[in-house]
Amino acid sequence: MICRALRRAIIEQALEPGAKLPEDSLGERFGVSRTIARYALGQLASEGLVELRRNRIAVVVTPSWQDARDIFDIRMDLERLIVRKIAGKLSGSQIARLKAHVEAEREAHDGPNAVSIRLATEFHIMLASMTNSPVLVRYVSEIAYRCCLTLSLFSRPHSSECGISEHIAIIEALQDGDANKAMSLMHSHLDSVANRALVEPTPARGRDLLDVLAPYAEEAT
Amino acid sequence: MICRALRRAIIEQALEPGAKLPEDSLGERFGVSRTIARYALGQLASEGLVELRRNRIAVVVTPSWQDARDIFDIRMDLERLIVRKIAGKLSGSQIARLKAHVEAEREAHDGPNAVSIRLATEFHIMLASMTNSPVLVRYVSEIAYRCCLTLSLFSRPHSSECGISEHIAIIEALQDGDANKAMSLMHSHLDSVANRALVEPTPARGRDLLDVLAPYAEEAT
DNA sequence: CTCTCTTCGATTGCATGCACTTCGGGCACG
DNA sequence: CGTGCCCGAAGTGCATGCAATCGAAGAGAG
Repeated sequence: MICRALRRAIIEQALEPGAKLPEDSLGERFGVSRTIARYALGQLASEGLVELRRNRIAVVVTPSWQDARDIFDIRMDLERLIVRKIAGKLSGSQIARLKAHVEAEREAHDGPNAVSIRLATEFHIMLASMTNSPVLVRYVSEIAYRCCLTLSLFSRPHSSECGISEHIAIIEALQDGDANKAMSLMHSHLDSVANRALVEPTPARGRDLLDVLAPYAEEAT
Repeated sequence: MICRALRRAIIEQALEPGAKLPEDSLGERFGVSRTIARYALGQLASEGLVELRRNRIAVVVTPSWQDARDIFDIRMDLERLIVRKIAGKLSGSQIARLKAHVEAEREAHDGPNAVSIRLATEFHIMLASMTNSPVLVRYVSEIAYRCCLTLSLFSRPHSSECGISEHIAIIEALQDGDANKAMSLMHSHLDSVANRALVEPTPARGRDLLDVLAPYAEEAT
């Protein structure tokens, strides 16, 4: 499925924010017609990963700092809801799957940064899927993916060590059924990620002219 | 835009859950080609309002009772987040717009039930839009629209009087900047709507064979 | 040398065509 | 009367064609 492939390419930064996505190039690359490529772009657009401008080439979105704050805010809330829902209700095999995933994260720790970010993200999606709430899964996936984009835009190289140990702590709290502890752990986990990432409203010097002028352009619409 | 028109038709129950939506009929009705109709169906599907089955006619979704609970749960959380964000931060004109909307709700109170449900829903979306968070707006819109569907499926004729007074109380709490009070008001407001609506997991006798067997059918996929 | 205008290639928006799949009615048969 | 089968009609999945639109390069003027 071309949609999934594209999504992953965006998440892993193979396609950087701002990258152009012409329909026929995509179609040719994936061996399908423009129709399919166009449909995939529509999907990705509705997930907030690509920007569709009328009569112009679609591009990978470039999240603004403001967007990033918004998204992290909502993410906090949703993920707290998730841990509250599943604390103490996970089966043994579910716990095992979570632990296995964290193990994979540890193994990928020395690999490429984009992969470790993707794995960390997938941990959260895995938690969401254990609520058996399709809507929750969709929203958290979407938001988490967009956080990926943001992280790789604003943050310095991701030091994922602490993230991994925090994931383990969360699993333990969930296993013990301590919802409050799990919620506060999740909260501080996301908070630390956000604070590490969203250090400044963009350095503002040395950036692309386009980026610098973006806020002014908005106002002149 | 055909997408908006369709959405509204679904919300207002002009198209009941389960109604078939063939691409060419839609296209013909709206004076566009299948391509456009198909695109609209895709959008609506990604919003969870229509169900797209491969090689088969698209239909308006029929939310299950379990779905309904899920959605209400998430809605509670999101709307609490919203009132927390905007409590005490609304401008005079924003307050005025909210009050005007409630007034419109009151006027429509004697009209068709579907319209008053739609207006009540739009009140919540209006609140969301005042957070200036596009993601929040999208999610709450989506969830609220799906709640519309659910309400008209499960609830007996909506007695909207109490809903209106609760909306007013929420506006006042927001105006006073009392975030906690607004959050608890919103919570109990949604809770009462949910409890009034989601009375039973479906009466289970006298229902359509189809509905009764739905849970079993899921499992057999 | 720089700025502006114009023109042409590149790309999207949308409609249509064709092959494949599903649905539903009629018919034979138990 | 109920059951299974078959075939035409209807509908979707996808590719392609054509017109409209955008943007970048090149020509021309200052």
